[in-house]
Amino acid sequence: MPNNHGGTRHGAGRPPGTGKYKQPTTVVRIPQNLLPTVHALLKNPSPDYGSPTNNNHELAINPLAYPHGEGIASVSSVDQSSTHALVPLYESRVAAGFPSPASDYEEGKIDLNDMLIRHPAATFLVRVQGESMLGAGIHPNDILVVDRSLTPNPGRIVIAVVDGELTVKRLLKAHNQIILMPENEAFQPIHISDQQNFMVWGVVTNVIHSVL
Amino acid sequence: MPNNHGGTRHGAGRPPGTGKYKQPTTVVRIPQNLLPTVHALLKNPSPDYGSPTNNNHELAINPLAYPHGEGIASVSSVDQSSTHALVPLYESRVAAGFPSPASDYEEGKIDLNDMLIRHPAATFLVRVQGESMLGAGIHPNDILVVDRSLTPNPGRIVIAVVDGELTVKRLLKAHNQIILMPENEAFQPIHISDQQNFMVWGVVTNVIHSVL
DNA sequence: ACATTCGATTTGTGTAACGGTATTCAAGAT
DNA sequence: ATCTTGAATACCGTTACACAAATCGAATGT
Repeated sequence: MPNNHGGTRHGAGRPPGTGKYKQPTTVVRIPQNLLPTVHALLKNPSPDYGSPTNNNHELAINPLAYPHGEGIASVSSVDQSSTHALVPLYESRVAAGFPSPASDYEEGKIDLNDMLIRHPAATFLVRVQGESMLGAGIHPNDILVVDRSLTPNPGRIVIAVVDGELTVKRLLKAHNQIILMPENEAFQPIHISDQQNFMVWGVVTNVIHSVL
Repeated sequence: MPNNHGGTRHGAGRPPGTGKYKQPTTVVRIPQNLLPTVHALLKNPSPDYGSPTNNNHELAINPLAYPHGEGIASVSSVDQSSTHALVPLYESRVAAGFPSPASDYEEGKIDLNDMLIRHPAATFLVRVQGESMLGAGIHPNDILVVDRSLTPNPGRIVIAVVDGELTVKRLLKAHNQIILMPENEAFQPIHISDQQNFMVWGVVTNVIHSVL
């Protein structure tokens, strides 16, 4: 029912830049095959891969309530919730010539999550700091894919907890003694004594090294 | 000037699927900051479409119609269709204590696909064979994440096509000459001459090394 | 007989515009 | 002081438009 409310108000109206994207937008025509990609981009318009912004004293929450020791910068678990387009694998054939029709493309499409993660609930990502494992090709800032459901056999690279601290080393056993072996001569092997609290937290399965 | 030409012709008209993208398209509103990316995607067609014309320096329609050269075992593109559990990232902080309720886990969960793939339609996986890039930490059977939408700046590790063969090397330029540099003394640098067909197929962004 | 022209038709692309929603303002009402 | 509400402005997702591209074949030209 009309009343005496309303009337012109100077300055009323939606201020610019208060929309969903907080910036101007443009309409673009997108082919169907790129729609998933574009929608993924729209969901995360400024992709920030890896850890979220971390303030000085901000405590991120994590499955892992241990202080980090040698080699460990951070631990994360994996998110495989996003969905994207499939693209094919083309297996190696020298002088292969042109491949078969599109059906061949269906074969061998690889999901990095599927490739690298066997047990999602048990898999975590650990960011490397320090150079204790350079000899194993593990550099500072690399990401380690760690599977906690695997048996930590000797010879494996593991994330271990020693006296409450995390470390990444190769697990060795000699004369019934556990040794956490670095692969950099600048670091000392850690001989685990009976008085120490020790556990293997997980087994490293893959190393992801950025070359950009 | 009107004449007697014309008249209804059965079957006349543009056939469906003969447009620029050869598939249905949809209009999407894009924020300004994503426009360059989206336009790059539109310029870099996915394997399922693109220029059928194939001349000396242009990539064939499928991601890889080339025999594999030095260092390349296979090429695949990425499947991000699967969905999995989210798990959080924990940035390094000593004496963290036990984490908060599960809702806090939402923050910082990492999707490996999202971490490693900025442009899904432009990203492929290449399996390494040979040891030409050992010095860069790239071992046989490693998986390379290759982004074709990135500018192949000198210094980058790239997948290149040389005379119809793929190879992985570091891209260098000296005195206006392109050099594909291996990082293993057992291999020779490839100096690209004017007579050779050469293109950079993509830029390596990450190396995935299995340690199992 | 063969080649070219051109009106009619159908589909595709890039952009304009629409409809509904979100946000803001401040006079009026409580 | 706080809430209501009409007017105003911007934003988003989608539809519509204008023009381009591709096709057909009867009419026309050579």
